[in-house]
Amino acid sequence: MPRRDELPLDRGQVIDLLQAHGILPTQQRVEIAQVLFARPQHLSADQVLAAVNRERHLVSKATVYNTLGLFARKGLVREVIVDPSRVFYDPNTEDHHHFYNVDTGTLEDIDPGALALGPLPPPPPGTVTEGVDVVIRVRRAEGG
Amino acid sequence: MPRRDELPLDRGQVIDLLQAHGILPTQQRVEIAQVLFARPQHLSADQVLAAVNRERHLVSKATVYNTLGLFARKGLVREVIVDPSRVFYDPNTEDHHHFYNVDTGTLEDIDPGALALGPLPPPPPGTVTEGVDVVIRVRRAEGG
DNA sequence: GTCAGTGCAAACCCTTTGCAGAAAG
DNA sequence: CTTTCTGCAAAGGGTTTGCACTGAC
Repeated sequence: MPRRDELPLDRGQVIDLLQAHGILPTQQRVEIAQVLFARPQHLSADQVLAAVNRERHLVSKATVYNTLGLFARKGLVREVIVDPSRVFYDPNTEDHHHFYNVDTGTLEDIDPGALALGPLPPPPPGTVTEGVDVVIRVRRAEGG
Repeated sequence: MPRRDELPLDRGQVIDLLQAHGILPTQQRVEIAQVLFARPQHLSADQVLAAVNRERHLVSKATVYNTLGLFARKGLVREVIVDPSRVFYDPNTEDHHHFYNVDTGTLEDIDPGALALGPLPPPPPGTVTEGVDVVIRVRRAEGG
C-alpha cells in the first residue's frame, strides 16, 4: 500500500490505494483520486470537477459528487467543514488541523507540532469521540 | 448593558442588547433575539423560524435569515459551522468550543475548563488570527 | 416624510437523486 | 451476463435577493 504522506501518487499507486480501501478503481474514480492525491491540498467538489475536466470532459458533476462522498465514507479522504457553502476534501487523513482564510476561502494545514491540544474532555454520556477538528480562522492583515 | 452570561434575557434586556450593538430593535428582531437568548442553545435558522412563529406568524423566513446574518455580523451571536447543510447560531460569543453529535445533529458546549488549548501557532504571513473553533465530533456509543 | 426594515416569492447554488445506458469482472 | 457505475437532467433544501409595502423615528 502506497505511502499516504508522500504525494503525488502515480496512477498505479492510486489504483492500489483505491483497492486497499475496497473501492473498485473505475476510470472516473482514478481520475478523481489522481487530482486529489496530486499534492497536499484542499479542494471543493467544484474545484475537483474543474481539475478533472481541465483538458477534456472525463467525468460528470454527479459522478464527482458521488465519488467524493464514497471516498470520504471509505476513509480515503477527509471532509473539512469550515464554510457553510461548500465542503473541502483533504487527501491527508492524518490528525491535523487547519487555518481557514475567511477572505480568500482557502485552507492551509497547521504544522502538527505547532498546536498543542491537551487531553480531550470526556464526551457526553452515551456518546464516544469520533474525531476533533480545530479551525483557526484568519483574515488578511490590515494595511497589508 | 445586560450580562450576556445570564440567560434568559427579558424583553427589555434584549432591546438594550440590540441597541448596544448598534441594531435598531424592531419588533421582529426583538422576537428573534428573545428566542436566541432564552437559554444557552444552538439553533439553526429553521429552528429559529419555527420557534418565533410557534404561536402565531410573527416573522417571515427572509427576515429570520437576514436578521441572523445581521446579528452574526454585529457580534451579537456566533455562527457555528459543523454541518454542511445548515448553520447554527449560538448566543454565547465567549471563547468556547463544542461537541457535535453526528447522529442527532445537535451541539453541546464543552466546559471551558475541560479543554486546554495551548498557545496558537502564528497565522500564515499576511494574515491575522480572528478566532478558533474546536469541534469534537461524537457519535452514539455502540450497544447503547 | 424619509429611510430602514419586512414579507413574499422567485432565484440561487451546492448537492442529491432517478433512471437509462455503459463499463467492470 | 450480471452487477455496479456513470451521466444527464431534474429535484431538493438551505439561503439570498428583488421589489413593493410597512414601520421606525
